[in-house]
Amino acid sequence: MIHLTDKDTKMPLKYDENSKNKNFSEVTDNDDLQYTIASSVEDFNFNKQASLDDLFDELLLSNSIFKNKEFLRHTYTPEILPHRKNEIQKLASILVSAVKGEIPSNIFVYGKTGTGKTVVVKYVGNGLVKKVGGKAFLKTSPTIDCNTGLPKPDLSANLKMNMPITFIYINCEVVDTQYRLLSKLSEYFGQSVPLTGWPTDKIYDVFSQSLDSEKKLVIIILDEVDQLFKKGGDDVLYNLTRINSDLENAKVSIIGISNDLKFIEFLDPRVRSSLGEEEIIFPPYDAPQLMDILEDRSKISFNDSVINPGVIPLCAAFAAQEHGDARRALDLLRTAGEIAERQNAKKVMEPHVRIAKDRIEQDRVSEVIKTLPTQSKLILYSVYLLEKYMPGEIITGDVFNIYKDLSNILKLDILTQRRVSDLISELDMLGILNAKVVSKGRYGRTREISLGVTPTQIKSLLENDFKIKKVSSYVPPIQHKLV
DNA sequence: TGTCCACTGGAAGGGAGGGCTT
DNA sequence: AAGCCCTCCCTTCCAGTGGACA
Repeated sequence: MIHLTDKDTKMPLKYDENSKNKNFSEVTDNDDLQYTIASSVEDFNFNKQASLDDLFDELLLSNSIFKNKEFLRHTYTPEILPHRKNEIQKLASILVSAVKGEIPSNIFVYGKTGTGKTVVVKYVGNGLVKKVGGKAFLKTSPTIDCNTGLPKPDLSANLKMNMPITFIYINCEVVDTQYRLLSKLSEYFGQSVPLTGWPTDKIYDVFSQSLDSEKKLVIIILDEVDQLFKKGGDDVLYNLTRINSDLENAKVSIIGISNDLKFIEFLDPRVRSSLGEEEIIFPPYDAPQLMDILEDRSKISFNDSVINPGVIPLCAAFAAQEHGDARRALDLLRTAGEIAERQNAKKVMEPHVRIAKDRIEQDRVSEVIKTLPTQSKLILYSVYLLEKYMPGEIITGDVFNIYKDLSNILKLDILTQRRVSDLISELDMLGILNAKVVSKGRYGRTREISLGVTPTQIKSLLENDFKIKKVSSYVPPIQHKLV
């Protein structure tokens, strides 16, 4: 019998090599614990592997928690979307005009992250294409039969009508300029357009000609459409919403999806009235609704009776705190399952969910910090140094002074204070810094800045960067503090 | 009540880099 | 090769901000 403590849950576990099921189990008062050989399940598992081959065998044969993890990913479109009946009906009632051969109104879809906007639009889009015939460039996973685990056959070819529909899904977080959008759209109609180099009006001509080559209805879904506006203004939206007047055969309808309701207020009034001909608002899910969603998905993703009763309510409660984000709830449940599986646990328990919550947040933060450009890292490191050596209020001017020193030491170009101010705003938006604009009367208007993550995390992540490492012994001089 | 401070944030534009056309 | 275009990152300029202080 071997005794150890799980590193994450701090639970005492035992391992009996002579038992049939070579699994870890909780310690009881009757257990006679003779040895303590490892500090964690991972350490133990690693130490006792005779070879990599054995390791894979062990992992494959281990008692699996999951039936099919893929059903817990947000890219999966389920057959039934719980608590979105009204939104589906409203969207379908607008798009039904396409079945009659008419052009559907442009639609603006608004809702917070993880409220099911994208999945509902893709779901209705797929349904419409199946009904009318046409193509769907929606990048969804194929509908999978829950019993067989195989993709369901696509019956759309059987229902062709006069005006075929092409559904195109574009994520404007990636395709965020007029040029990129038009070049991406042209690609869908078989035109190859260089990544850069052409004048925009030329791409527009190529796109509209390829689009108009045959009679069809094209429904373009612009997800995160606010990103397109932020970068390229409303020119591209204006052109797209007016394109029908340039077309003879094809017709275009736009569905704009955004989680920023205010963005539409900044649009040109003509674009606003055109894009928002119809509006659908997706309310956030509450905790019971999230529980229903998780229950449905867990039935097809996990093996029977592997989820402790408190796990799903806890995932739902955590996600409900974050404006009812179903994506977050699914991520939590999947990660909790993965942690349980890695620990060779027989069940997913509440502590696994809590660990999953911390791990997801830590992973997000470390990924963001690691990929920051050097200048932003230096600004972040300046805030860290100020918090460490000069506790008290930190304002933009303080950060700029330390940043200049660090840049000088590293022989890097020094950005202007204006630019540094923008980078501080970006770090604030990422949640790495907290920056609040405050007025200090005759002492001016500035930002009060603090770290948004723990100093330990900042230190360990930034001091791993070979450039930042060179200034890790720097101590800010007292005169760099303005207040 | 007017002045002042230390910025913020919008706008315009420079210039480097990458790519296309002629 | 020259000219043109787009994108990105950055600078420069400047009006605006709002609370403390004289």
